[in-house]
Amino acid sequence: MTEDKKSLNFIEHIIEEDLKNGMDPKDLRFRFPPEPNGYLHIGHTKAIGISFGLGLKYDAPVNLRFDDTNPAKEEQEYVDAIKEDITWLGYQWDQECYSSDYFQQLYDWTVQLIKEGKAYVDSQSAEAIAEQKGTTTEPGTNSPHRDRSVEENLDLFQRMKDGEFDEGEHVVRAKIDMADPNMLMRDPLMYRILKKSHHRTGDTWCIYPMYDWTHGESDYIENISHSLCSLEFKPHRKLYDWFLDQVYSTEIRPKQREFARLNLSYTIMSKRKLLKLVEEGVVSGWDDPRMPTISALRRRGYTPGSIRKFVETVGVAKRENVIDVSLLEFCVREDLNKTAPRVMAVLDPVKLVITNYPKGEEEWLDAENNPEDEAAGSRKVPFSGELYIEREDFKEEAGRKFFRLTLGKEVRLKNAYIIKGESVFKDANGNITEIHCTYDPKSKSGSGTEESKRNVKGTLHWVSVANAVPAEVRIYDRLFNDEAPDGHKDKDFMEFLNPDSLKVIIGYLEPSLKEVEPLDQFQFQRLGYFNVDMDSNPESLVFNKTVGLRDTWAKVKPTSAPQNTSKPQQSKQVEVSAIEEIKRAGKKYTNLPDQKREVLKIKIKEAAKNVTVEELEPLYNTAVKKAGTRIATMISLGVILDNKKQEPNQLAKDFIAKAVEDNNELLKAEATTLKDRYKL
RNA sequence: UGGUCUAUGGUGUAACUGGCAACACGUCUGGUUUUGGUCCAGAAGAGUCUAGGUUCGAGCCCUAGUAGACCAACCA
Repeated sequence: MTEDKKSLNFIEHIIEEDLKNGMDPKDLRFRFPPEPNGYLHIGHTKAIGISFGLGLKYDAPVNLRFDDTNPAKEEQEYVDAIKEDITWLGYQWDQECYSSDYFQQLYDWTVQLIKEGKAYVDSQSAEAIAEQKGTTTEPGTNSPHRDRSVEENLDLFQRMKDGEFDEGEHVVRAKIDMADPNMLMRDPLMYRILKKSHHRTGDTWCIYPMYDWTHGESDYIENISHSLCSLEFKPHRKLYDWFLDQVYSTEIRPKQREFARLNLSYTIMSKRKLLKLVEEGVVSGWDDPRMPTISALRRRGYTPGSIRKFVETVGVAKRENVIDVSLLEFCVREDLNKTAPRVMAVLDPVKLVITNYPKGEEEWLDAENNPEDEAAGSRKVPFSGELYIEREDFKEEAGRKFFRLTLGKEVRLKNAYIIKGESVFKDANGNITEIHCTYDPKSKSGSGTEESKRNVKGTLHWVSVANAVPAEVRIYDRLFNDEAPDGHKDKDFMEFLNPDSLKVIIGYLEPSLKEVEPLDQFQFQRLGYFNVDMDSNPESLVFNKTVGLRDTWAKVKPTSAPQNTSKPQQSKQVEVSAIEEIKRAGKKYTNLPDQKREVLKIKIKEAAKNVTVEELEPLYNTAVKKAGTRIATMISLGVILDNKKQEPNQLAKDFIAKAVEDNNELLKAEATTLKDRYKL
């Protein structure tokens, strides 16, 4: 581990430190603790990747623990879905645990706490308790039941457990400090009555422990060494530790540490908001390929490897972050490029007729399956005199930068022949209905002839009309137009829905795609990566677009619609005054390598042009005082000042004199160059 | 208004106990290419939120600001 040259994130630093301080690596154990109240999404993959990644790195077990303390929200369905998603991502947990397995232990500990006078039963309404909490600036006040006798507390708690009371009648609270600046320490709730059936414990319990009272203790029971969670739990740490103090004896003491959660641009992560999209029918379900859920990503064609690579790449730190979706897209492309078989499909067809190709003839040509992988072999594709090509690949007249088919120019048909555009036919509205071209019979790909090796600038994909297999193709774009759809205080995220997030079209595929299975992945050459949707069957094929190819042409295309690439880049142009710029430059000067110093000097000179003698002079004077660190300022300003005051080189001379006096190496060196430059 | 945390190229993350700010994505060049993909070579882009201080030397330490995030659920 230590020989790993990769830099460590702050959590790994903590672990290394613990190990250095004598912790046995065998005692390392992590956990991923989802609440089974919904589907996992891309945000969760960060937490998953961190804990399971650490497990892999340190060869330590990782528990999967369902934090199931609120039967009102949790369901077995989610437990199953979560397990499926984690498995699909390629991680293996050591033990499958449930907080609900610890209900009895938690109950016993609570009895102990009550006996020690550290917990009590409160019988007020939720409102009253909230009112007594105080505010962030004012301390709270004690509950009238805070000093109930141990006997009374024990009795009440027992009867709570026995189901004698209704929901809300009583709660159990820890007796800590109603004046603590941390609101969570103001006598937090430990138990509430919930007359709900639990997906695992059924009706055994009608009191359920709260998160804070459960989480740390569960970590403790499972011997978790490092309990990693997201930043919003930071304030809970004090309570986590307090509760632990009450039950901790000699075993491993878990440590809670917090990291910033993942945010993705153009995406929302809130379960509540995602649910709204599902309920309002904006998307077809939790696994609609536009959703950020793991199941949607899977359906869309994202690979487990690409997602793991993604979370590894985004890193772990404590500051709020927004990851650009382009990084996620990069990760899938990188993965799929190596594995996805290449095929030809035309999604927006226009008919191309090869006028000199023998009528009714057909031939089957060789096509490479994957240039990145020789072992992938090749297949046959049918070719004929009537083809479909992409409408976008033809223009009657085009500029020099258009490498595709135009009238009178040549392009190659991928895996086939070189053709030349001859004429074009249109309907009454001026839409192109058919393009006629001629081909060079000797230019067949792989035939070895002179002509087959000829270099033409453009290569087009195509499909033979007679053999084309129609298929439904679902083209996805981002669900929201805004970079941070739920980041606006005055606007609802629903206002940013992208009306064009889904386009369903009929595409024409080469016949080798007739027999595909759901989730098979392909690269439609020149178009992007696509996979077979679960809705697909041999009679009616359905494909999803996973992601497009990187497309540098799209950016220069003059007619192209505004691209949904990353947001425009701009440097933060902080308006800095000329005098301010000089100050900064002078300050930084000493720390820079020679080359950059020269650049800095030029900057200073430029800036100084816009500054008056009055502004400049005091600056020069303080610079002289701090000679060692303000050399650049001194030299350049001295000379400029001289010029402005029309006293040629007086200050420069002063500087040289001072340099000699100070006997400072750096100063002397500068003095020398100054002498040379101004011939003093 | 109290407490806690955070601040490094456009984005994200590095920089071991202070020593010329690195890597990835993105952007831009050029080369290879029967995918305007891949691959290869290269470039631009920050002087580390601000102001002081300590130090021979500060992104790292200290002080004071500023900005953002989180905290007052019988949710997790």
